[in-house]
Amino acid sequence: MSHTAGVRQAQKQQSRRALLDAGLRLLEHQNLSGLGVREVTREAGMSPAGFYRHFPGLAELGVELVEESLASLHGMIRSALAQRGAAEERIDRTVAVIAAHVREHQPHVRFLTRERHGGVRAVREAIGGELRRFAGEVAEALALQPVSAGWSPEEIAMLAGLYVDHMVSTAAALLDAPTEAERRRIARTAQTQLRLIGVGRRHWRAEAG
Amino acid sequence: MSHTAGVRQAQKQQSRRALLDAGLRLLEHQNLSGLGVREVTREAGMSPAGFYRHFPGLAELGVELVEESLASLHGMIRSALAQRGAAEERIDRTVAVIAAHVREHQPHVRFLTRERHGGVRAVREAIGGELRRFAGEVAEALALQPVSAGWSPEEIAMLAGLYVDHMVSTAAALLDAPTEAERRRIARTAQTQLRLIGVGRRHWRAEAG
DNA sequence: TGTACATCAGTGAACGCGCGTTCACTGATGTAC
DNA sequence: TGTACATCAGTGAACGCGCGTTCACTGATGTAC
Repeated sequence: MSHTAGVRQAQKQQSRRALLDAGLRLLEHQNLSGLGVREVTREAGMSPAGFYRHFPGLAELGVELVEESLASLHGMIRSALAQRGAAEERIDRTVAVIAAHVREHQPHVRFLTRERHGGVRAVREAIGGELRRFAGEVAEALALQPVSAGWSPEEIAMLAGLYVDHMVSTAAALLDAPTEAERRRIARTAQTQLRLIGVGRRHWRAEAG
Repeated sequence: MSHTAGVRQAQKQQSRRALLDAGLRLLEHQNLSGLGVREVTREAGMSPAGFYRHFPGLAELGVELVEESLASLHGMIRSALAQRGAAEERIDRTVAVIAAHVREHQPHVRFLTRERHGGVRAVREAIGGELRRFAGEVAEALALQPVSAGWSPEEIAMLAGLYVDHMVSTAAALLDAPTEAERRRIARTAQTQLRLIGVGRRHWRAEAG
């Protein structure tokens, strides 16, 4: 009964984690399609054959990394959307949340931007599909805001898409930035861009269809 | 004297072209970092050793493809900026120009989006640097427009960045789109997004700093 | 124009190497009694 | 609690393979006279 019996299972889980972490580390400087089984096991301190006790192949390890990366991203988006307060503050805090996420989950975020348009179809589609789902969530949140009164679902969706694309671009730019000063500059620019979009939002109904 | 003497040279040029085209074709479905010399020469119908008569290695072939891709992109951006007329028309024609470019230079555009954040540093930096130069050109063009009166250089730059990022996102989305109907939907969305940004632009000076 | 020599793009064979994957194994962990 | 057997995560050796790169070569193109 004593289901503390999980010693073996816990050790296996630990090795699996080591493989995932090794992969993530290697993927900071190369593409998934260029990764090798021997390379990953070497980095994880395991014999090559051991890999197959955990994954059928590298594609599956990649897909698992996508799921991890998107789960943490999802949390970030939800916390950004949950904000209350004036538009200005929400913008500043949203950009801060993005910057913090990029800082704290750098390997995951790098993996996502690198494989977003990369050569492994399963991974590419997983990322693209999930980003579309995120846009859907953003749209739902936007629809609830007073400033969206009178907007059609299509208009809400195009705005959500603009926000998600902007977030992706900003995250990628932050990753590429060589210095802290540069990252601050990017964050400030992103805030201003969001403000401009906000101005457009507030005058949209008065000007468009 | 007869400098028609370029038969040999012309043949060499043709082989070089064949290698570049083979590479571009293979890169539609994989990353540069996963490409092989033998793979490219096989696709180009040449013996493996022949490759080295043209390039020291695959990275150099990659860099050459970046230059080609960016040259054609540059032409597109200039023609988009050169437009005159009402804002609405300019937006529609800009999106049409982007869509046409993606259609006609699909392999080049795919290569750029795939390697924009890919694992080969030289290529990544070449693309990033050139996109920044493009943003500079866009900024220059924006500064000349009446609606930019009173904007600081930083504000112009952030708007140019927003436009370039939006163009990149739109091009990538068009590439991923499976059907013509989907591409039309993406183009329409992009137009609406540009309109929203345009509304923000026109009210910016009245609301911001 | 014709001839004799030089150049050099492309070839085919060869090399050593690291790869992915399989296999029978071992020894720690789990289980039944 | 102790014992005897079962499980299975991880190992190390082995395999065949395609890779990148080199080399001496060949034959078409170029050049000098």
